[in-house]
This record gives sequence, structure tokens and C-alpha cells, in this order.
Amino acid sequence: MAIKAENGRKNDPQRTQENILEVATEEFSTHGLAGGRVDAIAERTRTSKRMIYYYFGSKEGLYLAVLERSYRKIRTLEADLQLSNLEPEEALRVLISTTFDHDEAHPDFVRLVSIENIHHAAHMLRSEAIRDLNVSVIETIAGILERGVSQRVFTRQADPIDIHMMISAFCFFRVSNRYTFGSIFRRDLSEPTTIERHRTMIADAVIGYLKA
Amino acid sequence: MAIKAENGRKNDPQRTQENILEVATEEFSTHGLAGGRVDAIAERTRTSKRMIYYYFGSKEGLYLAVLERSYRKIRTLEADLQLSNLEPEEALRVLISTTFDHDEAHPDFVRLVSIENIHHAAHMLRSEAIRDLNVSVIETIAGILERGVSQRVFTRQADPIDIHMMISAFCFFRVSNRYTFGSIFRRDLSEPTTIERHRTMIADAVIGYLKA
DNA sequence: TAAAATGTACGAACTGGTACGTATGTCAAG
DNA sequence: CTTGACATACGTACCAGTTCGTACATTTTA
Repeated sequence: MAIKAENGRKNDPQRTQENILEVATEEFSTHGLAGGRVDAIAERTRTSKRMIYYYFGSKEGLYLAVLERSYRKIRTLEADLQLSNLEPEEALRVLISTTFDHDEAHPDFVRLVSIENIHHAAHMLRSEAIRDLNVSVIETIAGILERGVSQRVFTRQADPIDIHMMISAFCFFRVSNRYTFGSIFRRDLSEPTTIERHRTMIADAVIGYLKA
Repeated sequence: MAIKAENGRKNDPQRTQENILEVATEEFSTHGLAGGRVDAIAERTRTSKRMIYYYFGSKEGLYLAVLERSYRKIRTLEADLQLSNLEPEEALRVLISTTFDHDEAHPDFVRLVSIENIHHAAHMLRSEAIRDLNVSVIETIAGILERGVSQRVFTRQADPIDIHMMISAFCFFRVSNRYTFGSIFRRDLSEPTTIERHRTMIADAVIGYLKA
């Protein structure tokens, strides 16, 4: 048994799973669910394909885990904002900037959501975990709008979900459609000056809408 | 040769190609490029898989043809608008409504664009045809904005491409992210009352932004 | 010693693409 | 107006490579 190399394997389930998820996130967000290859993921992992099936059962199981992990990461980020002690308009600007910066910084997440939409959100529907996460955003927005209206800074009675959609739409689209948009209009949406301009723009538009 | 059935085959290249493209559009927009199956397309066609390769060379060739066909259809629609005799604000509202209604009526197109973005717009880059189409929209918007500013209805000097993006983002997102958004917030974005509200909302927001 | 974690090798089904053969249309020559 | 020859249009059956998933064996850990 002299051959038995000095590989010194250590069992570390958590690290193994996390490692798989990291690699899988990249694979799926780049190639989609059908386009992503389990073998390709396994190869770039510290471990083997066997482990993928050991922990996640199937390709779809892995994909779902990747999706959940991505959503969980945002929740943590969003929940840390302390907006109730800010003036309504300022609070909204901070929230918008946060969403904007998040999408800009996490194209992987944006792509996964796009992919999930192509599949009619079939996987998300099966996961209650994900659904619960975004509810808090709506509550936050609702609070800001109420304060704004009662303080007469906002004149329009708007639906919180609509406002959230307006914000998401702009922030998301910039990232999700970066390539086709950039290709058609020869404009690089990830240029610093463009990013700055757009960040202000979406905030101005939303607040302008609420004050109209 | 009494067996030789009454199939009465007619050679009709144009109809055959169009038929393939129709079916392929549905297949690719539903399952993506990697997820779409050539065999599945062939089955639902009046013709056979052989013909797909005869006319389009490869799966990717077929996909590109589908993409080009979708873009060509919009151009025709957009080009028919006569906006120069309308007041700037009214012209913009008409343009926004048209974009809104188009995306709402053509989820296939929206999905194909999403898919193309997942592939970094790699196929679109190889097709000059597509790029040329959307330039006219920007010229239209630029004209409206100029007239609006000189007539003092719009106070803000805005970039036409930015405005186009703002409009596209909202109209596109409503359709592209319909499923994840609907799943999280239990809201059906294709409900008539919701559609009406959103159509007005995006127009108000854009115009409000230009007047701020 | 048993359960959890991991590695290796392999198989069965799927899937893009093609080889081969047949039918249809066209057009010029008879 | 018929014939025949050639190009285009089409159908069937099949192949070869890929890809998800697993059987089996082994090591680590408690």
C-alpha cells in the first residue's frame, strides 16, 4: 500500500456543499438549466460528481439549491437597512440605491432569475423558502409611502408592489438586458459614468412619480 | 404500385420554412436554446427534421433565424406610427403605449431576448440585420424630446437612449419577470385592471421625470 | 464498528446531425 | 404534347457523441 498517496482527505460536508453551490451558480447562470452540465460543474469542484448527487439528488435539485442560496443572500443585505429614522424621500433613495447596487454587483443572481422565468418559475413555486423572503421589502416600501403621504411630501397614493416593480424593473433590466441593449445601441451599461447617471435617474423618476 | 398512397405531397419551400420557424419560435422561447429539442420541433412540423437542416443548417442557425424573424416583426409595427404631428407629451404617451402593448402581446419575443441575453447576445452580434432595426426608435424619441424642450413642456434635458431604456425596462420586465414576480407577490400581471394601471403608470413616470 | 462522506467507473437514454433514397417541378428537346 | 434529365424539395433510418445518473468500493469520523 505504499502507493496510497498523501492526499490526506478531510471530510468537510459543509465546505463541500458550499463549494459545489459556488461552482454550480456560475455554471447555471452562464449556461442556463438545460445548458449547464453536471460534469462541467463536477470538474471544477474540489470534489466529484458523486457528491453532487449525494447532497442534491439531481440536477434540478442542485439548481433549486443554487436559486435559494442566491435569494437568501439578498435578504440578508436588504434586512440590514435602517430606513425608519430617515425622511421618506431620503429613505426611498437609499432603498433604490441599494437595489440598484445589488443588481449591478450580482449579475449571477439577475441571470438566474431570468432563467427561472424562462421556466415559468416552476422551481421557485415548489420552494416556500424563496417566497417568504421578499415580503419584507414590500412592508418597508409601504411604510415609507405612508409616512410620505401623511407628511405631504408625496402627493400620490401609490401601491407599494407597483413601486417595487418600477424600481426592480429598471435596476434589473439594466443588468439582465445588458448584452442585447449594448449590442444594439453600442453602449456599455457597466461604465462608471453611466452607472452614476442611471442610479440618480431611477430615483428621480420614482420620486417624481410620487410627487406628481 | 397500387400501395403508393394518396399523400399528394406538394413542394412549397416558403410555407415549409415559415412553418418550421413558427414551431421553432415556440420551442425555443419555451425551453431556451439548449433546452429546445430539434426532434420536438420536427415532430410538430408539417415536415421532417431533415428539412430543418436542409434550410437552416444547424440548431443554432435555426435559432438565429427565429430571432431575426421576431425582431423584423416589431420594426414593421413601430415604423407605422405617425408621431410628428402630435404634441410632444401626447406623442410620447402613444409611443409608450405601443411599446407596452407590443411586449404584452408578444411574450415569445420577450423570452427570446431574455434567452439571447443569457448567451451574452452572441448570436445577435453576428447578425447586422438586427442591430439596424432599433435605431429608428431612438431618432423618434430624440425628436419628441427636442420639440418638448423647445416648447417648454419638458424642463429636463434627457438622453434619448436613457429614456428608451426606462420605457423598455418597465414594459419588458412586466412580461419577462411575470412568473417570478407573480410567484413571490401572488399577483397576476396579465390581469386587465393591472395592465391598465401599469400602462398609465409608466407614462406618468417618464413624463413626470421629464417635467421635473 | 457503524454511519457518514467520498472516489471511480460505467451504463442507458437522449439528441444533434447525416447517409441514403425518393418525390416533385421545370424546361428543353423531340 | 410528351419525354427525359436535372435541380430542388423532401422522408426514413440510423449513428456517434454526449450527459444524467448510479453501482460498487473505500475512507473518514464518531
